[in-house]
Amino acid sequence: MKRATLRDVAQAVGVTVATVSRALRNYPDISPATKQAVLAAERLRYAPHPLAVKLRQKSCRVVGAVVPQIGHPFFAGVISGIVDAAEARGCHVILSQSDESYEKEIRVTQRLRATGVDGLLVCLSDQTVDVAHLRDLQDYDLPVVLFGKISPALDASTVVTNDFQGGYDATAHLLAQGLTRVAHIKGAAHPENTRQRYAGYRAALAAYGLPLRPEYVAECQRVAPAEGFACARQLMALPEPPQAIFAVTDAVAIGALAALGQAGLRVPQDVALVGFSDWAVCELLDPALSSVARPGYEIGQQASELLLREIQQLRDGQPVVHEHRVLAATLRVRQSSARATAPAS
Amino acid sequence: MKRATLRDVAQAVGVTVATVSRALRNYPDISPATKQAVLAAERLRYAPHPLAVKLRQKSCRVVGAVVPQIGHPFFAGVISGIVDAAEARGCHVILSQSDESYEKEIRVTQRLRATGVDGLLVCLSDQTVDVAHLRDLQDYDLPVVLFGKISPALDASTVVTNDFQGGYDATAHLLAQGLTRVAHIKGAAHPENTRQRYAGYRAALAAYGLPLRPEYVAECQRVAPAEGFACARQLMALPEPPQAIFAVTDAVAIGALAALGQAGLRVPQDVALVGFSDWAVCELLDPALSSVARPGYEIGQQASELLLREIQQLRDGQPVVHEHRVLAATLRVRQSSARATAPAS
DNA sequence: ATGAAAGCGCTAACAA
DNA sequence: TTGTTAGCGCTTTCAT
Repeated sequence: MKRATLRDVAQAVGVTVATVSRALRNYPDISPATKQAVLAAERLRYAPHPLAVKLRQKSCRVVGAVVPQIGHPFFAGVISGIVDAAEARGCHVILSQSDESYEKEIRVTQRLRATGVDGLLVCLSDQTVDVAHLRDLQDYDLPVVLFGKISPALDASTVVTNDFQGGYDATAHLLAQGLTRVAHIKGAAHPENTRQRYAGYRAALAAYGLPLRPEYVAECQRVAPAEGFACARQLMALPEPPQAIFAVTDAVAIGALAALGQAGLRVPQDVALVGFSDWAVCELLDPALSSVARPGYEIGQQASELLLREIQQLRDGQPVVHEHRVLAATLRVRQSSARATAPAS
Repeated sequence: MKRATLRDVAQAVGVTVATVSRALRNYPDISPATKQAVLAAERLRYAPHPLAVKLRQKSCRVVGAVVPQIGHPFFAGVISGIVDAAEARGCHVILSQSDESYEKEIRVTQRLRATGVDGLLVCLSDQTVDVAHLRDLQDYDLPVVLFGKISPALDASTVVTNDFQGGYDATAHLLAQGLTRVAHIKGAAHPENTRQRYAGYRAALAAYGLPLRPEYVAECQRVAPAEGFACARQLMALPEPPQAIFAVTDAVAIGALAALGQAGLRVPQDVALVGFSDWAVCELLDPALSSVARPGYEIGQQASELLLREIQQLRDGQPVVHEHRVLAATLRVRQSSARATAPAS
């Protein structure tokens, strides 16, 4: 069925398009009579043409969002937050993924600009170092907000998890139970967040007056169960094995859990265990896995809000203020790290 | 920095906008000289205004996608497929979620129409029965493609998983190992897909010449681990307990796994177990859980392709052909259902 | 090979 | 209170 335009309605009512437009947008100076007439005609088959309106207003009320992987559970949560916050303010979200590829990140950001968005939300790919492609967007007067994985090289608002505090809390929780031999399975050096978790681990040890024992720090390159398995086995083979393990990731913790089980060690009685990310499976495992939850949904929400605020500021000709938010990670204590009795050191 | 328009370039080069437009779009009749001049000026600061182009072409190369929950792992996979397929054909995807609410589904579909999309991909909410809101979209010449949860009440293309075949394969796999006492933990009656899995179970029994034993069919209302736990316990308390269980969902299977473990039963030696959905955790569990994988990514891809094809057909004035695709589910056999030896019945 | 002009559908300043 | 007019930035006949 063919859609009606303003002109169709105008002809039907016997006025000009301007009048119809005004009637529809509730302008003050409009006679009740014509308003009635317009409304009557309008209900039949009229809807404003979105593109025409947007061209006129020079704003499309759409933002672009780029994540490394849409399917990753963390990003799925972030996207949910982005969409909810954007829709709450009358905007829509176009979604793209970079597949953790620098080249694709460049491609999709360019294409988002070309398709017409009012701003972009970007989580940098692991490969990304140079951010010239994002600076290019800013040159086009498109605000960019970074979240998750960010870069100090870009002058933009950012929203991230407090991985340091998460690592600190996880470790301190173990130490607070009187355990002194607490090990850490850390991730590779590169992604900043795993480094922060390790830093939090060290800070907690220091806060409890304990030295960092290098043999208690195992490292895995890929944060996968197989590597967690190997690291845990290695740790438990030490002459003085740890009483607890803080793993950089749930995947790693799950691998460690398997290794401990195979070694005939009980969790948490023999070894307490804490993971990171709080995957949905944590509470389904046996024993349920303690973990540090990353506020994915909130990160998405706040990034969305910051971006929309900047877009508004740009439209209003106000100065655009950047903001850097660091959201708390939340330790969720479950069976795997909750000892019935806190043994003496 | 202010963006350049066609007119800016035209003035700089000393020609009209029409010429610039033609030069940029590689029209045949254009002198090499002016083309050079235009290209030189263009590289400085010109990018076509997306909204102006779209208004002119009367097509925005954007589709809307509505899922019940963005954060759900199955939909995250679907979305990934939708986005990849759309981008492969030069389109973008605006994402929305209905939160499994009929009212919100109506709201977001209306808003997607109002914001301007060329078509919609929709997975109906569990609450949705009436599809007038989608028919309304079709009345606006917007093609709609349904995926995942569909409705026969709407005349539209559909893409779904073959849950029946998945249920059949899971059950047959257990029966093929010589087990005869195979139980099923089914879901509530409403969602069509859980009913199909149950139907597949019954068909497999029949194919192996076995009767349906009602006491071997347990039912849970919500597909959650706690209910799986209870159902498994109930099944194993039978005078003649089953040798295998096919659970309607991984969550249910995980609960069952816990129940079997607590009862001191070994999996798969005492009881074999198969779930459905193939969550990422399946291979992390101990024993690794066999499960039937739903082709989420492919569903998204194909739905996207069908929609874009219909949009194209509509533009070309060709008749729009609807298509109904049923994608195979894939049984992934892991430890939990792989007996070393197939015992006699 | 290029220019002039119409128009996509809408909004808004200015007139009347 | 309503009509007139002038765009938004682009594409595409139709002339030249």
